[in-house]
Amino acid sequence: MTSGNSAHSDPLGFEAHDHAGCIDTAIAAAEAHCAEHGLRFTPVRRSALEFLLREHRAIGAYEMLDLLRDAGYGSQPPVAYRALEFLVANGFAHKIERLNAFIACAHPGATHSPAFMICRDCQSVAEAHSSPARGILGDAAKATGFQIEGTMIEAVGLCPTCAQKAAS
Amino acid sequence: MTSGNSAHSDPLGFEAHDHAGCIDTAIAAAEAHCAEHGLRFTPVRRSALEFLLREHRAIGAYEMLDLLRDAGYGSQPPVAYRALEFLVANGFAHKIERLNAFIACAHPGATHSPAFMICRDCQSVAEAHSSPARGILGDAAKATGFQIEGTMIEAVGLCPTCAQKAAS
DNA sequence: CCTGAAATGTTATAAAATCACATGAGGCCC
DNA sequence: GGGCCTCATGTGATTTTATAACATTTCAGG
Repeated sequence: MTSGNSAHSDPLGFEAHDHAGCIDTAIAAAEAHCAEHGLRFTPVRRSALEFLLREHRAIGAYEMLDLLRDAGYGSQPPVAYRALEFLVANGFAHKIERLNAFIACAHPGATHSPAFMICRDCQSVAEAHSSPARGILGDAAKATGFQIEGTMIEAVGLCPTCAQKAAS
Repeated sequence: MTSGNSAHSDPLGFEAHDHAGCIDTAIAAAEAHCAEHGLRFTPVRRSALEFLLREHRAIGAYEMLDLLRDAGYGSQPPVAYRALEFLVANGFAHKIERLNAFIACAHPGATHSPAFMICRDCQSVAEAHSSPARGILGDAAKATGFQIEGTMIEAVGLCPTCAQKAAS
């Protein structure tokens, strides 16, 4: 399902972007963050983040496992899940619940209440900034006494490319 | 995981509510909606919705399968998944991606861009109305040309009850 | 060095979801 | 009512996603 969709030539975030520089930048940012917070940015973790950045799309845990295994790391599921868990926990990546997949954070450093737009046709994912997000539920939360720790927002629909395809 | 959490005595939506009436009302509303739209509100589907309403909490597909089997329906996963798929497709229930579980819609009839608050401790779920939800991503969507068809919002945190427990 | 905490590797298994195919029930036109 | 088509159901098998449990290694700090 999330899976084998490799007939997917146009990864995108729906907009142009500097793909060459962004990987190095993101890795450097992650490295700095880890150094600063006493976290261990180990080889598997770094590799996992590199793969996410390079693919620039949502990757399933088992797809990541394949990549990591081919790169010489362990070959069992926990290898991938642990690396991804670390990346997510520290804001370097996000889990797209809808796809059971993971994607590199597009706004490293920014405070997170990430929002995603997911194409139901080609599965591409774009990340949008969204602080007002909290506001929406904030009122409801305040009213009921619920303490929000994190909010996930996922919109499903058609990306520009697929919308055009569908129209024709 | 989502699983066997039956040590869960306080289902709630974080607030008082008329549990006796709401089930019948919701079932009747679903029935009416189906009649109006030429949908078949078959026994399994009705039973599934009744179980969701009665439990008044998020139920995993396999837990639902147990309930349906005990009620005399088929015993294989598709039985539960198909009934739940129907309920979700028609707005009678929602899927909580974070929990891989399903919950009856708390605002039947209302146009949906549902938002949920999920307690990380007791897994209880409350549904909040939220139309402005669309607005947040609406801007980003317009900017990139993404056509939003549906948005889901899930906040994780502590419900009032668990927050109090944690404080002590 | 030694030591304790965190990270890794691996085996095994659990949980969630879908595929494929046969059968059955309803709506509908004539 | 009979025929026909569509949708719904039942079931077996399998795939995909995720954790549990435990031995081993790595590494920072005393």
